[in-house]
Parts: sequence; C-alpha cells; structure tokens
Amino acid sequence: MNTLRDITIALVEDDEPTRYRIASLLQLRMPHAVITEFQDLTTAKKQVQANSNLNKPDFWLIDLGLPDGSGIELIRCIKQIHLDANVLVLSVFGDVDNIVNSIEAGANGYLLKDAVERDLIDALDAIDSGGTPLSPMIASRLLERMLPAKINDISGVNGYLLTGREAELLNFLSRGYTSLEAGERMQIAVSTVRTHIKNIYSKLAVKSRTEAIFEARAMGILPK
Amino acid sequence: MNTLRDITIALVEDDEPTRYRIASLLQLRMPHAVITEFQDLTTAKKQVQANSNLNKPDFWLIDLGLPDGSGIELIRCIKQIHLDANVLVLSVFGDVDNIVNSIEAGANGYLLKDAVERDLIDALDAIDSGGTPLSPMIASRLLERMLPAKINDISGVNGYLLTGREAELLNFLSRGYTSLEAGERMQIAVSTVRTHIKNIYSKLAVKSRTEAIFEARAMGILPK
DNA sequence: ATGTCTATCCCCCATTCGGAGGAGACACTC
DNA sequence: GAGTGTCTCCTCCGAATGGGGGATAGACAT
Repeated sequence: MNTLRDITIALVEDDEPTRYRIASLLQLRMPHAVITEFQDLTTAKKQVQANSNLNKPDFWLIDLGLPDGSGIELIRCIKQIHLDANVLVLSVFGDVDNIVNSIEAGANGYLLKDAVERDLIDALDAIDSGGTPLSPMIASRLLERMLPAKINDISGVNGYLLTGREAELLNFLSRGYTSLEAGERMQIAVSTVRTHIKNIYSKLAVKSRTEAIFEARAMGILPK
Repeated sequence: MNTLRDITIALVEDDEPTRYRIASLLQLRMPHAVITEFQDLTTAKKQVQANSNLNKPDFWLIDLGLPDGSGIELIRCIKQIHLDANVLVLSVFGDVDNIVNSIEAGANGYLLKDAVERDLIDALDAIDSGGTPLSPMIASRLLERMLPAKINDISGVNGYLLTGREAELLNFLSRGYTSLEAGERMQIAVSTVRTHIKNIYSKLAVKSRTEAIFEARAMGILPK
C-alpha cells in the first residue's frame, strides 16, 4: 500500500456530510483510490453477496449506526464470504458491546469518528501490515472487558467475589443442575436458590446461567 | 495536559542514544516538561519507593529490555504504590508474553519503538484522557490471545456426533448467548435455533443448556 | 447498639426455555 | 426414484427462569 496503486475502498456511511468528508479525505491522500459509497446496510450486503470474486474492495470502512441495522451485521456478512477482507470500523459508539461485537465479528480496526481525520490513513496502513489499529479509548474499553480476572482481583477481595454458598451453587449450576435439583443438593428451598442466583448475576454483571458460568470460568471462579 | 504546565515525566531506558532521542523529542514538543531519566531497573525502583508522595511523575515511559531485569517488574512496582500512575511502555518487543504481562501489570499503553516519533505525544494525550494507546501490531497480538476460541476448534475434535451448525450453535450457547442472540449471530430464525437445540439435547441425552454444555465439555466437543 | 454481611425464604410478573408435533428444501447415496 | 441426513421454519403449551420487590435471623465488628 506504500505505492499509489489502484486501491479500492468501500465506504458505508449513512450521513451525507460525514461520508463526503471521509471520501474527500481519502481522495486527497490516496489520489488513485477507487471509492465505492454505500448509504445503508442492505445495499452494501447486496454488493458483498453479488460479486463474490471480482471487484472485491481492498478495504471496507464501516459506520455502525446505519438506518436499517447495525454495521456489525455487515462485518459478519463480509467476513463470512471473504475471510481476508480488511474491515475498519468508524463509529461514534464507544460502548463495550459495540466494540466487542465488532471485533468478534472480525473487524480489523476500530476508530472513533473524531479521530478519523488524523488517523484514518495510518489505520489503513496498519491494517495492511496485519495490525489492528484501535483508538486509545476503544482499546481501553476492550481491555476492561477482556481482563476481568485482573480487575476483579483488585476490586473484589482475592477471589472472594462470591460468598461460599453462592460459589457452591454456581458449581452445581455449571454441572447442569436445575434450581430445584441444586436446592435439594444444598438442602435449601428453591426460593433461596433463586435469591443466590440473582445475587451471583448482579455480582458478575450477567443475566443468564450460561453467561454466569462462562464469566465465572473466565475469571477463575469455576475450575478450568 | 492541553496547556503547557509543568508536567513531570520519568524516562526509563538503558540505551543512551535512544534515551536522548526520546528526551529531545519530549523537550521539543513539551518545553515545560521536567524529565527524569533512568538507565536501569534498580535505580528506577528506588525512586519509586523513596518519595511516595512528592515528586511523583505524571508519566512513566518504560523500556522493557533493561540490563538488570524486565521493565514489567518496574510497572508492577509503580502500580503497587501509585495505582493511578500513568505508565506507557516503549519497547522493541512485540511478543505476546511481554504485551500481556505489561498490560496485566497495569501499563496504560504500549508503543513499539519504531512508532515513537510519530505517536508518543498523542499517546501521552490519550492516556491523560483515560485511553489505552496501543500500536496496531500490539493490539493485534493482544486480540489474538484474548479473543474466545474460534468455532473451528470444535469441528475438529467433534466426532461428528453433532452436525456443523449444531456444534457452532452449542459454542455460542456456551458463551452465554440466548437463543435469540445466537440466532442473530448465525443468521437464522429463533425457531431454527430451538430446533437445533432440541436435536443437540437428544443427541447428548440432556434436558438443559447448562447440562448440554457440561456434557459437551466432558466429551471434548467444546474446548477446554 | 448499630450496621454490614450472609443465608434463608416469599410474592408477582414477564420472558425464555423445553417438549411435541409437522413441514419444506436441498444434497447425497443406493 | 426412494431414502437419509442436514438445515431451515412454524405452532401450541406448560415449566423454568430472570427481574422487581420485601422480609427475617444470625454472626461479627465498631
């Protein structure tokens, strides 16, 4: 990408001025780039599914907040068909869910929109070299989410995040016991089991059994 | 950090020319900054432990490859005493272990040395705003390590007890996805998810999600 | 003695899940 | 062409789960 050859870039952004701004920036810095613009999810998806081989863009620049759905869906769609596609997210959303989902969907980078002017070209370069350019705030959020063990070791008191009974219960649940069965094993009423479960959920910041088990395992509360 | 007030920066780097280069760069861009330089681990650690309160640097710029040990040890030392210290790693090492250990030790950012000229000041700014600046290659390595196991992992171990879609679905369920969420990820209707789930249950001879996950794990269908 | 933590139990209500059916569209084999 | 397996979608219904409350009792610390 160092030489100015004919790079193709797909730009997916619903907001007219923003799209124009980004396209202009690209044209200015990469005069030979061929830019294709999309305003919504469905049009872009059609393009992906249509010409599977020819006309494959070198880069996808995707806004997440599209009028007819989330850009994350588009990322999945693209990556499903072209595993090696280069996808850079440009978003105003800095929330954990959007970030994690984008990355898990296969995004190769994530820039907050206010950094686009300064970092876009560098980001494309970085992706081209196999890197994953992330705005610092994005990296911060990602790490908060992905280093749960460390964070809880600090805030919670050394693995004593859950009380004895809660941990005991979670262990039964992770083995497939229902609330009733776990209650029988622990010699307590189902009501109590439910109370414990609710407390576990709020402590782990989850909302289902499988999620609790997954998180607890990641945090080392549950074995393996 | 916008205004040029008297910022204090500690620079830990054994290589004379490199240290000079970085210090000059800092002085040039932040004329009022007070820079303290260290050439090795022990001297820097002494400084940290000596004046716990006064003279606390606003930023630590740390090289990992010090003559008398790893800079990671210094990071731990600093963070133990000053939880809110701002630590930026400047390293030539781009290997996963150094990266993960640095971040887990509490580093607020990680720049590869070849990017220092261009990104150092921006990185300090980002840290000041609560972000975590990472060189794209560093983020790439981190994510490789931290992203949940890929779906491919299961199809290999799978003794074809479960079909591809079933195994894929079970993997999502094991990570705490609801039927709806899994359906969205797999681009199928909830009805279909439910059908797959029922088939999984009968194949594994279980009656609930957690049980299915537990059994599948025991059977090696699910990772770990 | 007051407060915090843990463990125990209960209510109501909305959503999700699990079980039992059926059914169409492909692809592959025999 | 008939059969088998996979993937897809649907309805109906009862049981289980999750979220919002509130409540009591003991232990322990200040």
